[in-house]
Amino acid sequence: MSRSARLLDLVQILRRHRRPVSGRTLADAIGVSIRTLYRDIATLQGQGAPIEGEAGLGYVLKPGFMLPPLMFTDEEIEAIVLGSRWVAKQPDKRLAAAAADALAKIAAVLPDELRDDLDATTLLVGPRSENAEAIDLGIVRQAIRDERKLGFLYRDAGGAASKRLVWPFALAFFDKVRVMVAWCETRQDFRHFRADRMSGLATTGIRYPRRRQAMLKEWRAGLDAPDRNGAKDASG
Amino acid sequence: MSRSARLLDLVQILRRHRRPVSGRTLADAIGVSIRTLYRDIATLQGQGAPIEGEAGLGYVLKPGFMLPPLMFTDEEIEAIVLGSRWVAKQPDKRLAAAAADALAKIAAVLPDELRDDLDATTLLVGPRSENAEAIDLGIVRQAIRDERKLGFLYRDAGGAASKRLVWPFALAFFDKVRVMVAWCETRQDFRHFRADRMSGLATTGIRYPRRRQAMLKEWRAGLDAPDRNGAKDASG
DNA sequence: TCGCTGCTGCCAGAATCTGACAGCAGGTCC
DNA sequence: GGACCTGCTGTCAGATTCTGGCAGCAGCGA
Repeated sequence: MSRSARLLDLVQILRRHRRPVSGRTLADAIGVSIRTLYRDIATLQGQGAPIEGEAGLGYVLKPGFMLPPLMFTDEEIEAIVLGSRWVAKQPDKRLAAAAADALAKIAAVLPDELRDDLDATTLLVGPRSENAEAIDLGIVRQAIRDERKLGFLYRDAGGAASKRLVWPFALAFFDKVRVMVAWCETRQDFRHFRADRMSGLATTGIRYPRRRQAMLKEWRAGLDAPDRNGAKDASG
Repeated sequence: MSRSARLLDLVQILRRHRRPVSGRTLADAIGVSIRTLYRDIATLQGQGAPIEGEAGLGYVLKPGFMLPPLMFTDEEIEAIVLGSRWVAKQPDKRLAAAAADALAKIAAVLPDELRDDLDATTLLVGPRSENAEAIDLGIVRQAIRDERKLGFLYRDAGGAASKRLVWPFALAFFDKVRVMVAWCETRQDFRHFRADRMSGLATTGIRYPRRRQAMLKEWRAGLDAPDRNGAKDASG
């Protein structure tokens, strides 16, 4: 196995563990000595991987994605830059910042000439006109990532308010509004919720009992089937 | 110099040349023997770099970006995926395809677990409702990249049509429309053109005499200055 | 205090990379 | 056709890098 492949493997193994893992364990897993493992960890850290080691405990990898060397065509990089610029203009500030960070991260590792090309990518995104929602969508995204139940107050199209406890699994971005898709515990059905009609968002910390991938798949199947209605806007 | 850094350098040098470069030249440039150069080229090709070698001529790199190993946080990868999904829904088919390709390329090099996470990134983009423009925006983007003059027929808000020859340097994406920003040769001023009002697009193949970066900068300065009007919609 | 762990320096052996040479194939130019 | 340039592959010895084992220091918790 080549060294670069081994490094990717190492990240992968670290990623599987939430608790700290000892260097000894990691070294056994990838089949090298403990000494080489320390060198590999140092190399990965040098490449920007957020690996933290603590004496007496072990190593933890902050959640993240490791990409190997990659080649993009001009149009592909244009697409990525344009897309990230669009995200960078979203009202969801944390996500917008992440998009900007990602672009900066890519630019940082590029040679000067390529960086200039990136800056000069002349695809622009117009300003957004609609009002931002009152809630922090970052909380919704976090709840989706962690598969946690979410409580909030919802005001439907008619103006009637209701308290909700849901299992969120997707967030859809439309031109004007953002919509959370979730399984509603009270109604026992899929519902979608416009972000600008939600308030009093509260993460419960309680893990919901299904996988978000499975729920997404089921919801999509419901959308395709002609005899079903899929998710309804949460008025009922 | 480490081998990986050398490979990045090699791509960079190849990128500077539009004409084929001989292996001998490249080998001298990065300070290795011709034999090692062949090995490096093979390695790069193995990593997906579109380098083409022809006997009697030399090497050419198709336009593209090489990224070294890179680490992204969860939110950063969410932002990139969401952005690319948005681009993938643009009416500009070539750009949309490029966005899809870029995502596929990223997914292809990831270990299974990470790929699943990527697929399951539950940020969705809603469908686009507005009508697509009649022209192929890919031609506009190509003209911008190559800094070539562009001819077309423009129908302004009042319905009056006029023939135009412009120096395009930017393309702006709004919710409903896409707008090309260019220097208009006839009016001798910056103008912007709604893509849905353009027709009969024709690349001239003639390079315009300024750099697109410089024009973009000047145009932006015009937008900021309160006493100037920046680009006007091309009615005059 | 002890045990566990991260981390670094050192050094010899293993693995890889590199350069030189030879040879073949495909193109251009005369 | 012939001379020449170039890409590409095989082989092999020497240079370089990587690796594993050992020793030692430091931080943390019991």
